[in-house]
Amino acid sequence: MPELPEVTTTVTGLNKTIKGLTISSVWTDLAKDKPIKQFENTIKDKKFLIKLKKEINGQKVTNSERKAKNILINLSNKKVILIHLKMTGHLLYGKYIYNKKEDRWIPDKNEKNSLKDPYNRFVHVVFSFTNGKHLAFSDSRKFGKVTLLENDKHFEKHNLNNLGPEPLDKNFTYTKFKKAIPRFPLKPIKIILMDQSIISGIGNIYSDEMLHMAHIHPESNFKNIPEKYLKRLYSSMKRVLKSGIDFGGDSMSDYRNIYGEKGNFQNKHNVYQRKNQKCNNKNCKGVITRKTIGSRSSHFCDTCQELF
DNA sequence: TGCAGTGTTGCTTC
DNA sequence: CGAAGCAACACTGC
Repeated sequence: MPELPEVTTTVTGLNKTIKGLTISSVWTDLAKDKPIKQFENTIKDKKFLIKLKKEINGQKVTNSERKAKNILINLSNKKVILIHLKMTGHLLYGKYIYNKKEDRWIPDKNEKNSLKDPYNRFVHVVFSFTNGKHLAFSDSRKFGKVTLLENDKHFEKHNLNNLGPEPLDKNFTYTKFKKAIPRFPLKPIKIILMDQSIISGIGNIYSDEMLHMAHIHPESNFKNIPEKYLKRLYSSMKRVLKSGIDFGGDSMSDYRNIYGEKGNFQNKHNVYQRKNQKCNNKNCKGVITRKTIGSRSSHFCDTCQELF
């Protein structure tokens, strides 16, 4: 479930593992001669793959960072590998061995790392380093994006210039939070929270959880939400996201950190995927409802989350 | 067995 | 311009 806390966890892992390493090559089984338009100039494009190899082979990783749900791996030649995990992507660090016959990478049995990770069978991109280790990108649904940023145009193209403020940034005050929203006063608050151009990094799980903590119904209109509740939403947003990071991300579905390990936030859910279960809010006797809002599944307590 | 449901985003259509 | 809906893909679980 790569949302802000999961991507943060992965990036922290990258800075502990591949920082300072030199890239020796990159492999993929996704590159096509004629990719659909959306995937041109990404790793799903054979022409791009040739160029990518030229640009990154021999380069050193200086560091990695997160922007919204994007992973940016900065290289010594000032170019940047951009990775988006989308629904089911993982980055796994370890030692892999190439099986030429099957044209796929398999974890080295002698390494303790991600051997038990069931997602190893979905490895579609492998970066090799000169120290003999690898960074594997596994992605069962193949929605993920791997590409290269070379100039401002590329930042624009991959939507990195159109991102809202980072919710955990110390400069993101309550005043700024309030100001960021009113462009779309009639949209349900849940949809607003997940809009990357308004606030960065929030997705389906954490938006459900923060609205529950703030006692706000996900279909509430922003302009009708009283100040008191909006303030509560602001602090719930920070609390829930920080908690997600503290618990190492959410592995209710298939998120794994860079060592192939699960996070624990799925055990802290109060609403997400808790349909028909009892509400955990103090003094509330309600039951969790599931409803599709803006074509996303939404979970909330009808009893204690107020609709404004 | 079959089909509904799944974290994200970007493109097309209206 | 914005909103809505679906496509990209493949698996899990009921």
